[in-house]
Amino acid sequence: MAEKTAASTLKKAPREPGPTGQRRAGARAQRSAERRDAILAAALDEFAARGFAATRLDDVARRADVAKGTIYLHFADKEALFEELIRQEIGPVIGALEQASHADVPLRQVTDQIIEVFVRGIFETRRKDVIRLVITEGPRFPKLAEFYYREVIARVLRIVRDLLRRAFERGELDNDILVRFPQLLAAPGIIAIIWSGLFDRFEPLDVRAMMRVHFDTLLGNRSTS
Amino acid sequence: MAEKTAASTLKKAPREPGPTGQRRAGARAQRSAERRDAILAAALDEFAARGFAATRLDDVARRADVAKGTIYLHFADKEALFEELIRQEIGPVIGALEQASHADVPLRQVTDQIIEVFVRGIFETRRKDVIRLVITEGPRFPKLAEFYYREVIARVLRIVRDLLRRAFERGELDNDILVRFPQLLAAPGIIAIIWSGLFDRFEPLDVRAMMRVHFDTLLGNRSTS
Amino acid sequence: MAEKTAASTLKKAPREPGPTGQRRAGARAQRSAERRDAILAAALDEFAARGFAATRLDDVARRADVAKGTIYLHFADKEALFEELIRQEIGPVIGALEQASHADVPLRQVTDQIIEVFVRGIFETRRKDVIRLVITEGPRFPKLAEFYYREVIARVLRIVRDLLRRAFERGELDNDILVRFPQLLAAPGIIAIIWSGLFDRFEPLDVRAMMRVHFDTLLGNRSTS
Amino acid sequence: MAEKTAASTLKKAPREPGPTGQRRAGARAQRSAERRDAILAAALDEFAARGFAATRLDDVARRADVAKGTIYLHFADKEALFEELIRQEIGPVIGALEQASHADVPLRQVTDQIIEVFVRGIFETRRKDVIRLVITEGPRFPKLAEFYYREVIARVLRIVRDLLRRAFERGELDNDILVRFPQLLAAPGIIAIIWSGLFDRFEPLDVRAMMRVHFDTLLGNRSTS
DNA sequence: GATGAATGAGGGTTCATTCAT
DNA sequence: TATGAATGAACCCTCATTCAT
Repeated sequence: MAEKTAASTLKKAPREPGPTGQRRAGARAQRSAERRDAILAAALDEFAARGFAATRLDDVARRADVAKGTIYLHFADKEALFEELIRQEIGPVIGALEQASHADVPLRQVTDQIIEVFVRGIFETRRKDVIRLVITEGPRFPKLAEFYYREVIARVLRIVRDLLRRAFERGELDNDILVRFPQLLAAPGIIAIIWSGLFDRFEPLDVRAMMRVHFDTLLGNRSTS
Repeated sequence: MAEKTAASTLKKAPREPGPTGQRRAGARAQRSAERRDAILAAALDEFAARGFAATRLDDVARRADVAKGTIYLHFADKEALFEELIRQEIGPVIGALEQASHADVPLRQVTDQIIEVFVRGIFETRRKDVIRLVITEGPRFPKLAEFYYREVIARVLRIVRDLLRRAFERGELDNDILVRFPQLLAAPGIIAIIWSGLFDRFEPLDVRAMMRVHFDTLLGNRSTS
Repeated sequence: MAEKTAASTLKKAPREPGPTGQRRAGARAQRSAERRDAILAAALDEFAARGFAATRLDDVARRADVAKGTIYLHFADKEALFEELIRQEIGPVIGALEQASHADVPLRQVTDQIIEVFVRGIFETRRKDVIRLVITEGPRFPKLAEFYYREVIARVLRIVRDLLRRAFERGELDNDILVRFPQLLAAPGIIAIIWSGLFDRFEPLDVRAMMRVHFDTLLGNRSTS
Repeated sequence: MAEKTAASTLKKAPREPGPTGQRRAGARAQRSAERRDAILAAALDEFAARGFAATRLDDVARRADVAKGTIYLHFADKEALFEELIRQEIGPVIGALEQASHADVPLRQVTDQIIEVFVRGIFETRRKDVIRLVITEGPRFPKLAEFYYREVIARVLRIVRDLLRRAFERGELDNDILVRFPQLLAAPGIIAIIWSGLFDRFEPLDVRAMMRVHFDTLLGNRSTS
C-alpha cells in the first residue's frame, strides 16, 4: 500500500469513476482522501510530540476524528504511517528548491533566499518537526533513512554542489570547501532545529542571524552586524 | 578516558581479590560496582541501538549478564538508568576540557586539539552514541535536556566564549562571530554525528577534514588541503 | 435479586437478537454489557477465593472467558474492578430494605422478615462473599470502607433506628438499647458470615436459629425453640 | 521449623549448654531469641497495617532492624512467620481465661471481668490486630483457621459453655440460649473489632458500653444506663 | 549465625492490530 | 468503507527466596 513514490502520494488518485455515478463515487473518494489527510496531520502532531514509539494510534485516531480501525484502511501499520508522513511532507520542498536553483544569480542573493526559505518554509512550520523526526527516529528506521537520503539529501546535495561550482567558476567563491562539504551549508539550520527542541527554553537562538553570519563567513564576507 | 569497548566491559573479572586476598571486605562492593558498570555499558548499547522506548530491560540484563531484578538494585527505573548513563559518560569530558582551556596558546593550536579530542575522544568512542541519544531522546526528556544544558552545553559555551574572547583580544580573530554564536564551533561535530547515524552507509563523511576546513574558514585562514 | 450462580453468568448467550433481529444496533452494546457482567461475576469468585492481592486478573479473564485486555475496557484497574464489584452487588439490597421499612407492622414480624431476607438474600448467595470481602479487604481500602459506610452502613443504621424508635413508641420495646447500638441487631449476621468462612468445616452454625434467639432476647421474648 | 505448639514457641528453649562456655553460648542464644521476637513484633505491625499479601519482608526486616536473610533463619517462609505470629500472641490469653473460669462466682461478676479483660487485654492492645488478622486472612489460610479453631475457639467455647451451664443450674440464667450459641457472647467484641478497623473514623463505637448492654440483655437484666 | 546483593518468576498494564457488525 | 470492542503479546517492575561471604 505505502509503496508509492513521494510524488504520487501527495494526492491519492481516485480511480477515475465512469460517467455514471461519478458524482457520488467521487464524493466518497474525496471524503476518504480527506480522512487520510486528517490522519497524516494528526499523526505528525503526535509523532512530533512523543516520538514514534510513544505515540498511540488511539491518540492519532482521536485527533483525526476517525476510528482506530480507519487508520488501517489507509496505512499498513504504524510504521507505514510514519514513513508516509515523512514522504508526504518533504517531497514538495525539494521540488521547489530544484526549480529555484537553475537561475544564474549571485551567490549572495541565493543564500539570502535559502535563509528565507528555510526560516519561513521549514523552521516556522511543521516541516521543522518532520526534519526533527528524521533526525531523532531515522537511526531506528533504515528504510526511512534511505528514502530520505535518496529523495532529499542526495537531491539537495546535487543542487547545492551545482550552485557552488558555478559560483566558484564565476569567481564568487575563493575556495572549494563547500563543494567538498556542502553539509556545512546546512549545518546552522540543522543545529537550530536540534537546539530549538532541546534548549530553547534555557537560551533561545536567533536562527536567521546565525545562518546569516555563517554564510557570510563561508562566502568570505566579513560582517559583525 | 580509559576506553573500554562494549564487549570488554561485558566480561567481568570476578576472581581478582588482589595479591593476597587483601581487600576481602570490599570484594562484594567491588563486584557490585562492576555489575553496575556492566549494566550501564549494556544499557548504552541497547539504548543506542533501539532508542529509549524500544529498549527492553530484559535485553539490557542479558547483555550485562545479570538478572533483570539486579538492574533495580542500582537504578530506580528505566528512566533513571537512561539518565545516569548520560550523566556518567559526559561529565568527565567536560572537566578535562575545562582544564585544558586555561592555557593561553594560539587559537589554531587549540582548534587542532579540539578536533583531536572530539574525533578520538567522542566520535570514535561510545560517547558519540551518548550525544546522539541526547539529540534523539532529549526532546522527550525535559529533565535530561535540562541536565545536559546545565552540565554540558552551558559549561562548554562558557569555555568556548572565554577562549574566543581571549583570542579576539590577542588579535588572532578578526571578528566576534563565534563569540555570539559559539554553537557554530560545534556545528560540524554535531552534523557529523547525525550524519553518521543516518547516511554513512550511503556516503561516508570525513569528520576530521570537515572540522578542519570549517575551523579554517571560521578563523579566517584559507586552506584547500 | 435475580440470583445467578457463578456458573450461569459465565456462559454468555450471544445469539439472541430478539424475534426478528430487531435490536440489530444494540446487539454489540448488549454483548459488551454481558462481558462486563461476566467479568464482575468472575472477579467476585476469584476475589472471594483468594483475596484482593492474591487474585490474578489473568484468572479473572479466563474465568470470564474474555481476554485480559478486555477487563481494562470496562474497569480502570484491578482496584476499580474490585470496588465496582462491591458497589454493584450491595446497592440494590439496601434500596429494597428501605422500601420495606416504611410499613408500620409489628416488630416481631419485621425481624422475621429480616431474618429471611438476610438468610435467603445474603447468606445463601454470593452477597455473603461481598460482605466478607468488605470485612477482610476494607481495612486496606479506605475508599471502599467509606463508600460502604456511606452507602450501606449509614443507610441501614438509619432504617433500623427509625424502625426501633417507632416500635419503642408503640410500646413493643421495653428499652432503647438497640436504638443506641443498632450494630447489635446485625451482630449475629456478621458473626455467622465470619464463622462460615473460618470454622464451618469444624463446627457448622445454624444462622437462622441463632438470629432468631438473638432477636427474641433483644426484643424481650424468651424462647428456647 | 515452625511446627512447635503454641506453648512451646513462647520462648525458644536454648539447648542447655554444658557447664563450660555456658555464659557465652547462652548470650548468643539470647541474642538470637531477641532477634526472633523483634521480627515477630515487626511482622505484626506490618501484617496488621497491610495484610499478609501486601506486606514486604523487606519492611519487616527493616522494622526489626535485622537483615532480610535473618528472617529465614527463624522462619521457614513468609507464611510460617505469619502463622507463628498468630500462635505466639493468642495462646497465653486463653490460658489465663481457663485459669479464671473455674471459680464459682456470680455470672454478672464474670461478665464484668470478661468485659475488662477484653477491652484492656485485647481491644486496647496489639491482640486486637491479631484477631483482626485471623478474621481477614483466615479464609485464605486453612491451616491458620484450623489452628485457631483448635487452640482458641474450641477452648473458649468449652470454657464459656461450662460457665453458662453452671450459672443456668444455679438459676442465674433463665434460658439456655447462650449454651447453644455461645458465639453470641463474643459477638459484640468481634463486631467492635471489625467496626474499629472500618468505620471508626466515621462513627466511633463505645465497645465497653455496647458489651455491657449486650450482656445485660442476654442475662436478663434490663438496663438503660 | 548474620548479612544483603542477586535472582527470576510472576502479574498488572499497555497498545498495535484484528474483525464482526 | 468505517467502526470500535476485543484480543493477547509484550514489557516494566516487585518481591519472596537464596547463597556466597
